[in-house]
Amino acid sequence: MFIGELAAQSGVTAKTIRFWEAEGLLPDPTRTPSGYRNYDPDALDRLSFIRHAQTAGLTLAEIRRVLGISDTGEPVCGHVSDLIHQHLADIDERIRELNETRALLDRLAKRAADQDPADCDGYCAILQPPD
Amino acid sequence: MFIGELAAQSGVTAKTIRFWEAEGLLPDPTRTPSGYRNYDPDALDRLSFIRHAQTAGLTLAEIRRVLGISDTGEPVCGHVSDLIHQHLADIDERIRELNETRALLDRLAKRAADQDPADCDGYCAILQPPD
DNA sequence: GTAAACCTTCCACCACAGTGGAAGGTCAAG
DNA sequence: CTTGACCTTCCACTGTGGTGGAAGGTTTAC
Repeated sequence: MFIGELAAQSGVTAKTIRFWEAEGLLPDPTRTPSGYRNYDPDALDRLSFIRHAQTAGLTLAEIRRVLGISDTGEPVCGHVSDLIHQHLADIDERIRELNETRALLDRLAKRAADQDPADCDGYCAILQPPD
Repeated sequence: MFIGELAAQSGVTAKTIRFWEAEGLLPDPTRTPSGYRNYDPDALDRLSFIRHAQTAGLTLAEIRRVLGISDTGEPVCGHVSDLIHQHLADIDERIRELNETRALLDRLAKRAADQDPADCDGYCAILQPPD
């Protein structure tokens, strides 16, 4: 099948398929004599895998590594498991940071509620550093 | 004072000061006859305000708007307060999304723990969509 | 008088994951 | 035989907040 049909069946745009190929996530497909990319249905599985891996928070670089290993025939479960645990740690860290920022904003919001705009001269006092 | 001293006293690099100026967050400073930027100490307050606003999660575009209003002499507390509440809502949304992703990763990690690598042929089953 | 440290502008580049569009080739239907 | 849908490559651009470096001018200290 050509790239347009693959795009339609997979839900990934043709642009993105070419982009992933250029990024090394997809093998060079066979071509028709006129140069059209010609995929076999297995390509759908690979696109699906990439989308799921993205949903799990893996970057394209990580997915490229995993696929590179997978393509040698080596099992990648251990590697994937490591990446998942790494991403869990990253997410926990980001959640922690966001909660900190949230607490700061909450203090600022409370201060804003108490603020008389008449006192707001120079640079707005709401945003001055919390004591 | 010249840009290097302002950078040293504020903790904002000279590069960044020039960048903020180009982005319209800082007024064009006076210049020495040879073209050097010459700041007066008030500039420190403005840099400090920008840093605090960034910490509160405001983008440079938002800070530019706030400063633009502030520079007309109009009080900006109401505006700043609106932005803070908007950012609180954004952060809550991002935390919610991260928690969702975290739950997904957690399911994947549990599945990975149960997975026999011997069964890991084709595209790794860990990342297949949750049922 | 010269070397070091400072300043200037300008252009390019980083991550990240694509998207938009131009210029041109190919294929099937009518 | 032409029209329209599809395909190709290539280059630029998106947003965000800067950073790196080149080429050259200025100031200060010795």
